[in-house]
Amino acid sequence: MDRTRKRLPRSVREREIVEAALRVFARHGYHAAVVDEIAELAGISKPMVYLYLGSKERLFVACVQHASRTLTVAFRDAAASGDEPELRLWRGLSAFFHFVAEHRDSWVLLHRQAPELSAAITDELAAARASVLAEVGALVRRGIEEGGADARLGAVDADFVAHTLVGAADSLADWMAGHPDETPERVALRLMNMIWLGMRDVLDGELWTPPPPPAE
Amino acid sequence: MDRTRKRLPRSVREREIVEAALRVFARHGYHAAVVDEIAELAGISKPMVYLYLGSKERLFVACVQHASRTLTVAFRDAAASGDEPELRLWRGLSAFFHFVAEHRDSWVLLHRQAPELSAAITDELAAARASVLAEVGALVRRGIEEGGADARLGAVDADFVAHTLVGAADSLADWMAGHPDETPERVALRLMNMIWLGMRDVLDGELWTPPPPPAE
Amino acid sequence: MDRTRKRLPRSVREREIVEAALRVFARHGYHAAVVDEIAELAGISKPMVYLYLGSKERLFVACVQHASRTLTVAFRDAAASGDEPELRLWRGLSAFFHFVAEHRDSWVLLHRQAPELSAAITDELAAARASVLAEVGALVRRGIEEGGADARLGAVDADFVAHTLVGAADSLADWMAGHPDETPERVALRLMNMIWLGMRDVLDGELWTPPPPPAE
Amino acid sequence: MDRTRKRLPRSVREREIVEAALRVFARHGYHAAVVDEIAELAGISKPMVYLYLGSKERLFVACVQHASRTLTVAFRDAAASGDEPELRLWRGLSAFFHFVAEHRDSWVLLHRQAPELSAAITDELAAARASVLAEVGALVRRGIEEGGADARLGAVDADFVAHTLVGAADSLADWMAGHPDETPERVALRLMNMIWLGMRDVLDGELWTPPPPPAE
DNA sequence: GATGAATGAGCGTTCATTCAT
DNA sequence: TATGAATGAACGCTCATTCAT
Repeated sequence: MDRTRKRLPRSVREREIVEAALRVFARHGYHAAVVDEIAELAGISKPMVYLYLGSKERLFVACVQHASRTLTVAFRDAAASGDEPELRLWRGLSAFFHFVAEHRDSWVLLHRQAPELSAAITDELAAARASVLAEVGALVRRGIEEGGADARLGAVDADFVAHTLVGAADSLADWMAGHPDETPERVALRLMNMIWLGMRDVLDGELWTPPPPPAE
Repeated sequence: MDRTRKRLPRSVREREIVEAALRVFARHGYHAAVVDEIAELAGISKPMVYLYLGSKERLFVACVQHASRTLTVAFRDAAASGDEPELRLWRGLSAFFHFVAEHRDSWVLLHRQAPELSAAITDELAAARASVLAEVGALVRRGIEEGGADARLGAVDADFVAHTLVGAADSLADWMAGHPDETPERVALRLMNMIWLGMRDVLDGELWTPPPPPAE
Repeated sequence: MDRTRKRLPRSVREREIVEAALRVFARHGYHAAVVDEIAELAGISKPMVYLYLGSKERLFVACVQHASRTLTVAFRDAAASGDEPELRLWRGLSAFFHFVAEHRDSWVLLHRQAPELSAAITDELAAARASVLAEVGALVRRGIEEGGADARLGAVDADFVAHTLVGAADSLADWMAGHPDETPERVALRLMNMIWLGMRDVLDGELWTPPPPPAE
Repeated sequence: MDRTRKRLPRSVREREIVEAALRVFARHGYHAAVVDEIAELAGISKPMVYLYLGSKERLFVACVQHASRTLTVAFRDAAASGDEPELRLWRGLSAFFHFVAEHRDSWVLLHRQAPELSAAITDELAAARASVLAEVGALVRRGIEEGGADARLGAVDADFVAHTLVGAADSLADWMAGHPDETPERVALRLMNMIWLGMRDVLDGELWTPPPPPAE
């Protein structure tokens, strides 16, 4: 560790600690993460961590908020420009894949924690995950509405599509790790093609249905 | 616990222990799970757990194998019967949603563990997850091939679709928890309609592409 | 430590732990006492202490209850026999001085703790101290009543005398430490002579009053 | 805290620190007291405490000396005027009860510390307590001598009476807390009546003795 | 003179694991 | 076969104390 950096102002130190913690929590999960390691990675002693963040739990919450904010902002910025919804959704998904590729730790922190953590942590994680789904869902909803398909909203409600997209994107983030030549844009494009076209078909009334079970 | 059951044959005891462990690991995650609780839930004393399974780690591996086998079998059985691929995929997805609804613990055990566990555990989890992806991928591949689209395999390779489907299904399993009126079949159907129809479109050459960036 | 004693039954171990803890708490006070030292003195490892008593605080409470019960019983037994009150009081005080001489730790534990401990501990200590005062007070009250002095009860109410006696006895327990030739009986006798005779005088109406301040 | 007061002369600052420390030590006891709290209560930063007093231990010693001096002076001043001994003793006791009522912290600091502190602290506390006993003892001794009872000094030596008085007074200070209508003077008067009259009786040869145990 | 920033060392507590029966 | 009893090794957290400014 670079122990020559000393006497940093409070706000800087705090950010450094949160960034170090993010890495450690993401790599090991909440329970297996050890505060000593976080301190060492941040280049300070353990009491500093407690002086600044108070407890392991509060430190974790700070990490979740940091990750959630960063991701939401990245997605929203990418999807904000005023084009038609499907272009914006594509931009958002591209931003998402960029994000998970470049800030893998943040995504892992948000989506790969063991269940049954403390209430404070569970609430914070749920809020962060809901925030992502809300962003995606809003974009999808606008796309559906612009498709003029209010009557069939039950068939492809935006929430369902948002879960599908986010889940698929999560899984594809792993897939990307094994395909280093793929760009986030290309992955987003392929995902768009499957989900978006499929959704359009459904909105247009083209439905696949299983054959009725043979009469017995 | 029913402490009157004693002197059970080895295989029965072992299965009971693994089932108890599965619940505890799924609820708390590997690190937060406590062997005492597993022993109590299994109705035996802690040394028995060690006598039968050797260590917490080996016990966890046994749980992963149990869950993986159960899920794979359920999926394969559902998708095995000799109909056309898309019907089999739908049956497989239905079986999957049935499985996650009824054996939530097993699915959680396989997909919600904190990262960076020991090598033995990581390997086992990776194998289990790969196994599910392989099942789905095989089905998708057959569907694509039957669609006679060998030439365009790069555009929608089965592996990509399998990741998309499994990730979406994972996320939708959560979505189902908030929509108790949905049946696994209906969810599987909606997912099929989006992914499958979209994929067919793509195979048929209908591609969505972003507009070229405006010339500057 | 005698590490050859092993596998003791639960109740025996528990008593040994409490006895060891009593010594350590009495010697160092609650905060400065270290659980490791208690464990070592009890001849076991630290986790045993927690397995049996749960926490440092609960361990302390157990010690207080043990000391309080022992002292109360010793005093009550000595003062129980059916003679006249002053004889019983003398016997009780003798028993008290015997107790503090022989179980110095217990007395110190009850009366020399730093203030502002946790509520649980404070309550337990208060109860233990009140218990001693109640024993003494009951004896004094009977003596006063037998003295037939109901009307003047305000002047020498039993509670006041009980506090006086217990406080004096506490202080004299220290004094005894510097006078090893004194027996508990002799100390009790001298204390009786001062307090009891003085009280009788007061009951008999013989009051000392300060002279009025000189007119200015 | 009034942070506008700055650059105080050394002696003033030091007294402020000691007074703050006295309160904190009295409320929590030596071990549970935290230097941060003392600094905050004194309205300065922690390094100042160390600059002025050197260490927690030296700070505590300073508090003990301060409390001891204050109490001794109060007692001596009250008991100094040239009347007969019993009047002076009564005045001294009154002053004592005034003191514990008004400077409760100081009395608690001197008499309610957990045992087995460091040698430096133990010595200082012992000295302070001895100082109080010496004051009381001197007064009692003069009273006894004036009673012309040198021959029977063994029966009621002043040291014994001093311990009795101080212990009783300590205990009665607690009793006063539950009787807010009592004045220090009245409590002192009642204590005088019991101890002093009893002592006079003893000096006059009136002794209570237990009946001989029945011949067996 | 005064302080914000920083840490070494220690304590309460827990848990996977094993021994003696 | 089965278990009550026991522990080594960590980990979260705190506090007296000291630099660097």
